[in-house]
Order: sequence, then C-alpha cells, then structure tokens
Amino acid sequence: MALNEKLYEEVKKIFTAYLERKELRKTPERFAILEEIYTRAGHFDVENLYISMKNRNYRVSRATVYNTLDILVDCDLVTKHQFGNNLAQYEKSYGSKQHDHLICTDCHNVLEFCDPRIYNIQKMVGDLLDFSIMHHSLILYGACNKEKCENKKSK
Amino acid sequence: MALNEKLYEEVKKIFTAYLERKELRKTPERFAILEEIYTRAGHFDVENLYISMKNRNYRVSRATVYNTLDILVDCDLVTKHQFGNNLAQYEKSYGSKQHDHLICTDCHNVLEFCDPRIYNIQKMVGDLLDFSIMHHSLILYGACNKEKCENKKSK
DNA sequence: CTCGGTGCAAAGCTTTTGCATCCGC
DNA sequence: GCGGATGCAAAAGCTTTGCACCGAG
Repeated sequence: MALNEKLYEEVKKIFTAYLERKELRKTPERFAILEEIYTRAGHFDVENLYISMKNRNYRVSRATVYNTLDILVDCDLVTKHQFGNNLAQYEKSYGSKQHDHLICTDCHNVLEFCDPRIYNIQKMVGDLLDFSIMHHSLILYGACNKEKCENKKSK
Repeated sequence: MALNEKLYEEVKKIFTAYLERKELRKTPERFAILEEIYTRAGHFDVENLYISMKNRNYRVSRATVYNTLDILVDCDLVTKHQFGNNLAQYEKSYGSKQHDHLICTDCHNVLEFCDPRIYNIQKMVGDLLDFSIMHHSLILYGACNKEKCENKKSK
C-alpha cells in the first residue's frame, strides 16, 4: 500500500491546513478516519467505514464518523453521493480524476465514466441562469447488455 | 384548473391501460393519488402528498401513497428524485418537457433547465460501456449571483 | 483550564413491514 | 368468494441530538 500511504501523507497536509484555517481541532479520530478512507478503495457508506475501523480495533463512534465526513466533504477531500437508496455513499476525491456514475438497473453495480462535455453544460447553464456552479452530480441508469450481469434473469 | 383536469383525463387513460396490462387492480385510491399529483404543481414529497389528501378529507394511508408512487414511477407518469437530503422528492412527468435540475446552495431552491447535449453523452456512454441507458439524473449545485437570494448573508 | 470533540445511547425521520379488513374482479 | 390492496401501527434503517467526559490548544 505504498502508493496509498503516499497519497494519505499528501491529503493529511491539506486536511491539517484546512483544520487550522477553520480553527478546528486536530484530533486523532479525524486523521484516523481520513487515513482509513484514503487507504481503502472505492465507494463506501458510514456503516462500512465504521465497521472497518472497529475491525482494526480503533475506537470510534458513529457520531464522530458522521461529523468527520461532513468536514471532509466541506474541504473537498471526500465526495458524498445519493444513489437513490436513502443511504449516503462516500468516495475519496483527492488525486482521482473527476468522473460521473453509471448504475446498472439489474445488479446495482456502480461504474464510472468521464465526459468533458458536462463541464460545458455546467458552464453554459451557470452563465444562462446567473449561478456560480460549484459541482454537479450526473448519474446514468441502464441495463448491461452483456450476459455477465448476474441479476439479468430476475427481470 | 381546466387545463390540469384535461391533463389528468389523459394520464388516467394511460394509467388504466398500464394497470390492466400488469393485471393490477384499479382501486379508487390509486386514481385519487394520480389526480392529486396531476392537479398540483411542482415537486413534492410523500408527506406533502399525504397531508394534501388528508386536507381534502380523502382517507389514505402513507403505505398506499408509497405503494402507488412506486407504480407511477414504474409506468413513467412520475419521476423520483434524490436531492441529497434523505427525502425522496417526486414530480409528475407526463406532458412536461424533459429537464434537469439546478439547486441553489444558499437557499436550496430547485430550478429547472433543459440541455439536449445530455442525450448525446447518455447515448455515447451507453454505446461505449455496452449499456442500454434508460434514464439519467443531472443535478448542478451552485450559488445564485443575484441579490434576491434570501439566504445569501447566512454564508 | 477551557471548551470543542468524542462516545454512547436515545430520539427523530423517512420508509418498510405485518396483519386484519376491505373490495375489485 | 378469492386474493390483491388498504389502513394502521409497529418496526426497521439511517442520521441527528443530548449529555457527561475527555483531551487539544
């Protein structure tokens, strides 16, 4: 995990600077949560993260996980998604290419894709309606045409 | 509300046909909910709808509202949105132009806009990843540049 | 030493479920 | 009359809140 360790060292600096600027305390829990996020892969929800940390015998509470995630979202180190199932999904966002999501309506797998044209739309709509667009969420929903999708028959 | 009444007559036919095709019962509750949705305007959530119907002295249960909304979403007469606040928002979708949403990060107002280029992205990503994209959700988040936004100072 | 942050548990909210009753077909 | 649909209330999940205690500054 040398690569992820290096990534964590980088975001740790950013997070530290953010906490100092906002006059928030640099508690060990906050850094432990950041580390857990940046050394694991893919999307996760609060329960995932909480269980992972418990499994490492790290003492945290769900309340602190929620609180810290809010902070991390605010300083753009983590992105929060609502994929339609009333369950917030999170994802580390520093050092990864900006992307959007495609969700399989059969097996609910989440795929990622990039398309630069979304920025043009974002910019044009912002200009048109006189808004400063900060970010966006684009989710495509569709059925995989390949046979490999295991839930295909359940349709 | 003559226009909305006419619109309701139209969707009523579509809904009836759908229920017959799926061999679902044509209960008065289902049509009452459809009518309530198509004679009111804008976005709504389950509680809104439930209260509106109660105020009209119509006897429904939340369970039936949830159940019926699922059916209406399935037959494309209603669209379901997750705007990030753990609260499903719904919107009638027949007879209105397809659109996406822009949410003000200051006052949380929801604006609508149209951009045909999203279809191109949708189609291209579908072709590329071999998916049949059925629908999408695009939400832009930004701050209104005008002074009229009442929550501006709270920033 | 102060007071922001944490852990724990309780409360809050939206949504789902179980079951008796009702009514469309 | 059968079996799907409804109403009601209880239960289930995710998230927030209250409070006593802890520890960063």
